[in-house]
Amino acid sequence: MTRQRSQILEEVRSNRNHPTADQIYEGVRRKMPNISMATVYRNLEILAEQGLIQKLETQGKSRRYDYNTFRHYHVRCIGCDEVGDVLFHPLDGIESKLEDASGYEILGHSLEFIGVCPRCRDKKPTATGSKGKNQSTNDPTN
Amino acid sequence: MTRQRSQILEEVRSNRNHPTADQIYEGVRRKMPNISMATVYRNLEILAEQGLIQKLETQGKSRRYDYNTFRHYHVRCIGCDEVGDVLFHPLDGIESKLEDASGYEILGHSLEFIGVCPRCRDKKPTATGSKGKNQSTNDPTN
DNA sequence: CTAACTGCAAAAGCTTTGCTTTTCA
DNA sequence: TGAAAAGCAAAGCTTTTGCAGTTAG
Repeated sequence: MTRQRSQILEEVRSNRNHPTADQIYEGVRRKMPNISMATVYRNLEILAEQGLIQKLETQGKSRRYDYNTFRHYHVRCIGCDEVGDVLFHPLDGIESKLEDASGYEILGHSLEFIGVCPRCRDKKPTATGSKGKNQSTNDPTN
Repeated sequence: MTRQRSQILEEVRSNRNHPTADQIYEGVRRKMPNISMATVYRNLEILAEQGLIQKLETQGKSRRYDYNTFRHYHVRCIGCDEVGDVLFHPLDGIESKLEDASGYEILGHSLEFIGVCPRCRDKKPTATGSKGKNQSTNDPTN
């Protein structure tokens, strides 16, 4: 456990917003200005393997990491791509309920909710009902 | 509707394997050797906007496209990343059943199953039960 | 002392964009 | 003829990798 690795772990644990590798990098860089992105990626991988953090496979462009290693679901904002937690008990056993149209052996599932975060809801009054491709407003600080 | 666009549409409709942009590109290239990747991407976007095909946001590295525009779920092979259909009636209304831990306005969900496709199952006898990170065998033709 | 790890830079994938030329209604 | 689209090349972003120097047990 090197200084870098424990700083990275600390950063993930203190950032409760499901940070991306880049956000973690920026956070750690405030304390270790010379750390490199490669070190961040490599350590996130190792920490996830060790079960100290959770690697999230969400649908945004960037992977995200979670201090919370319990199985739970997330909601992603279509406006700013931020990710939040939802309280919903895992759909255990759902795999056995489906008919297999393809011959696959089903091992598990991943469920992600889509929504609008509080900040983005305040920006765009009733985002619902538009027809354009309105998912590109990526900066909630506008 | 240019020649290119209709060839791309035709390719998606004839390839029932949820092809990636690259696979579509290769398919169309057999008939139009000069078509470019940019044209493929731009047209897939347009065709999806028009509702003629469906853009799938799966978790693999590449986006996929589906001739079937009805809402349905998919299963992705952890071995080769191929995507198949599963027969499972959509979880409509699931959004209202969850407690919101984050203040998000929930709009929808996306559900993806993880599994092993028939070809990969034949390659690795009982893939279940291993402890390593065994997801990297990406070529089912080995 | 040896194995693991860091930092840097470069590369790898996938997707998008700028620009000029071509096509089509 | 004018708007939309094609083709090419380059750039953008995220993530991974090779390598030489450094660190830690």
